[in-house]
Amino acid sequence: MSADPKVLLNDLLKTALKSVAPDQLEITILLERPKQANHGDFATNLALQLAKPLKRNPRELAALLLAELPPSKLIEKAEVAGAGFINFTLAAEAKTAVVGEVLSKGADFGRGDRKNIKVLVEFVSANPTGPLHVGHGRGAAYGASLSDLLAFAGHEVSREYYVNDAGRQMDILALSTWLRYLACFGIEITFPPNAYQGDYVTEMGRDLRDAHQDRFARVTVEQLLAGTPGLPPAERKDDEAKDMREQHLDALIANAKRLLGDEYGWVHGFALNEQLGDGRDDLGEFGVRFDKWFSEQSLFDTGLVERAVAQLERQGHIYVQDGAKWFRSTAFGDEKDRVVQRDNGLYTYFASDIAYHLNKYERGFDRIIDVWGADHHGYIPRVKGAVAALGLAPSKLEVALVQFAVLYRNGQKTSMSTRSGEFVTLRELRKEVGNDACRFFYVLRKSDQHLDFDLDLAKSQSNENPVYYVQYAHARVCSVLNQWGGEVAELLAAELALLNNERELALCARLGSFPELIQNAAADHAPHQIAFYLKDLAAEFHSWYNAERMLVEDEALKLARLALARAVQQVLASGLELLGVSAPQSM
RNA sequence: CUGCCCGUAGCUCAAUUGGAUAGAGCACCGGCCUUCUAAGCCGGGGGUUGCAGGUUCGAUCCCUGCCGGGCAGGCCA
Repeated sequence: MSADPKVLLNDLLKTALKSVAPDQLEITILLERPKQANHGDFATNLALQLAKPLKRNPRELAALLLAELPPSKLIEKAEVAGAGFINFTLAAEAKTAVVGEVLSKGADFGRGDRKNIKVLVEFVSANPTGPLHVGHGRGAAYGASLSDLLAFAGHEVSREYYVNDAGRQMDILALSTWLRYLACFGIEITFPPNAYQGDYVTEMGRDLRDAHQDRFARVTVEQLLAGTPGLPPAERKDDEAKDMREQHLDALIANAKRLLGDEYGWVHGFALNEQLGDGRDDLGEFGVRFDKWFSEQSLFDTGLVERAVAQLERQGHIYVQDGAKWFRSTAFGDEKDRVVQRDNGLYTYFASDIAYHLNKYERGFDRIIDVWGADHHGYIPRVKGAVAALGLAPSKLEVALVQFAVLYRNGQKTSMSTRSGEFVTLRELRKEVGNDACRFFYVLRKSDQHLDFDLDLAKSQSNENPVYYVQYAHARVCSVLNQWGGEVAELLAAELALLNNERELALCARLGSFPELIQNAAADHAPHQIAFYLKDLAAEFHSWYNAERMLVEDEALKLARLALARAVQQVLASGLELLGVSAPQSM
């Protein structure tokens, strides 16, 4: 007989089903935990589901099922209720058994069986062109928790960051850095308004000078500006002026490449490594780690981009128009066809992304999860289309969209543009509200919901942040166990039957649902469910803590209650771990 | 104009994937510290789930049409 009451009930119902409706055995028996206490510990709508195919009254069917249900000592009561639900009330020993299970399994309680499923989770993947901002922070917190959650649920998980080290944005960063560097030597032109403005670029310019002195400074202002169209007046916002600024920037980049020659790679690499290292440190402090940093440039270096496009071409999914190569994504449900290779011969970002996904599939993952900002939603059909066109299974690819986090300061939105230099960085946010509160706050709502991050509130009311509520429950258990001073192993022998009041049984039921929570949250890609579970568990613990004493005279009762407290502590710690939040011993 | 996402208590959000009387936290009101941590507990008010239809035993959830908000619609990434 299984220790899990859910498995037991499922078996019993199946037996009853065999005699009541022998031809309906394929039906999945749904067992849920009712919201209302007077509906028992578990409920099933099996009779309601059977009503239609059997064309019979659901309440009658429920009564029949009950009559055929094999007896069990672990069921105290089973009754028909409402429209035809069957409600089960478990015997006390069936409810409290979970405490022993938690104590014996420890940190493994709730861990799913190994499923032999390889999952790749790619997240953050921000351009390494500046500090991570609060929007990236949300993707980082979500992706990290999702990864840990999937792993805990029994999947084999790889965490990956896609480094966009090959595109124009990186060239702009390299140019921006170089211009700041040159300014250190008095070689100064008007800094382009569409280059990277942030102070970190000025700092990189200085660092580059400190590391290499005047090695990259043998140019004149005239050489820099040669052949550039010049900048329109700052007040002009029209499209033509914008175009001119972009052309000016591209001309400057071209000049930089020509003037620096092979040295350009040094400057480019310097800026890339500075920003990548900064992001890695930032995320590391945030408790977010990756198994692999995947370079976009490597896709070109290994010829995979070419191979991917060639394969599409061979299978007739590519045509040439206006000198460019187009992927016929409309054949796969996209709104319009997309360019993969420009008329100037350069591949688009989309082309390297196709190659990247081909690579992901070739590495043999069973499931591939891309965590993207919600502004990329229009991008999904073309990527899935490309995957299908390559003969790969689009169903293996899932895209989790994370809505932006909008930061409020003094009741007003703050800009998060990297270009403007006015963004609030993830690092600043972490410093202000702390890593724990940050991680918890980020996953406290569904990922597809907008997140209003009120900085003033987070600062001024940080003591009321829900994360402390959960951590406090953990610290309280630690404190009680310390005062008791006994060996935790002793608690395995506790007489759990002594846990019999309403609050204690409610806590047991909550603990018992932890494994289901893990499976559901993992299947839904919804780490926020863990945060809500922890809040509920903490609330029930605090309530119990205030109503009953644990360190009582009666030795047996004391051990039983401490065993329950210890089990709560374990599950709180396991849940917090999944969210990347610390479980403090004292507060 | 077209496509995707979202509309739930004054505010920020949940709701066991279609279940029974829609729940928490802030905020507001009233109680509880000589006893294991008051970053806590107990009690109270607060809702036509944007609007109108449809599907069925049953809808916050699924379908259609409106209303309102966000985001996309580059040979940018």
